Amino acid sequence: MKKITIGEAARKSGVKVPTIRYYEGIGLLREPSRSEGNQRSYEQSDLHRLTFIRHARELGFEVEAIRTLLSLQDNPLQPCASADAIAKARLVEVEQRIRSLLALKAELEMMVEGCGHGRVDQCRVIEVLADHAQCTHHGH
Amino acid sequence: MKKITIGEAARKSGVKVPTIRYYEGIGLLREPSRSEGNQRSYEQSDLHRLTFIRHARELGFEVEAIRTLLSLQDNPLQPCASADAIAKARLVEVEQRIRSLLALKAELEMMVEGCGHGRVDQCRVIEVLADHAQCTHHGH
DNA sequence: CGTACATCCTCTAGCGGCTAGAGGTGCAAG
DNA sequence: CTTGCACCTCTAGCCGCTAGAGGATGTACG
Repeated sequence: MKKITIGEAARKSGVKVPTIRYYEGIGLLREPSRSEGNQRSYEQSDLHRLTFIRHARELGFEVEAIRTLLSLQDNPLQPCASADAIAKARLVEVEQRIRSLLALKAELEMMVEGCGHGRVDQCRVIEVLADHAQCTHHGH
Repeated sequence: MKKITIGEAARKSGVKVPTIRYYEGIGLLREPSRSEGNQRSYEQSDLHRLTFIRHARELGFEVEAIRTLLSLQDNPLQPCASADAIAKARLVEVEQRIRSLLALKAELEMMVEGCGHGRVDQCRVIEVLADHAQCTHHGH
């Protein structure tokens, strides 16, 4: 087993060095062993874990959710209902966010298209912001 | 002109009381006059400004962008190219975010559908997180 | 007029998820 | 043996608020 420095771990996992230390601080990652000179020394399993975390973060899971997912991964004989529930909750969030962003997109497009590139007092961008009643979408 | 308390301003604008004070602190909102007992006293124009800010925040504009938009609104004879540029930039951001969220949605759906509701060691949710190569989408 | 109670005030600290920087130590190559 | 990068710890900062302490003010009712 060759020792893996934090820099190597960062390169291989795609998680930045200070972020790795941060994950250790909040207990997502175990405290690795240290070299004689007090430098962190990782193993292959830590790289897997880091990659897992990075992937989950990219999917927008919060750290608390990841904490649960990791503990599930550590206990593979448990039923996976929790993992399923977490993923489903995240899916609902994402779907809501997409709907909301699509509404925003429509509104921004109206603003941008309506802008006659003249003076501010005729600008639809400012106008729409100033007068909510002009919104096509009233969900917000 | 009747005096408007911060609580009323909050109710009418939909911006919470501490947030109004926060906006004053960062200079988005002027310092209002005060009552004899040192309580903030707003005018109608402050309500318009607060509504403008709230609306812009709901559209996801950052505070710095709102600062610019507000200063444009304060100078209605200026050309509105900046407002247009800010809105366009925000539109691009929103479009990118939507694309990225659609990819995430697809990935989450795969995970959730693949989950056989058995044990963690057969769970697709955990599996996909652990092994990035299983992703349908490789943009991240 | 007193008192109860909501609302207001200022101030500081905390949230999430990092990121930046200061000031110092370890280590490998030339 | 020195150069220079990577590492260490620690603290503070980012955004856009939000929460809470501890106290002052304003208003409605008896």
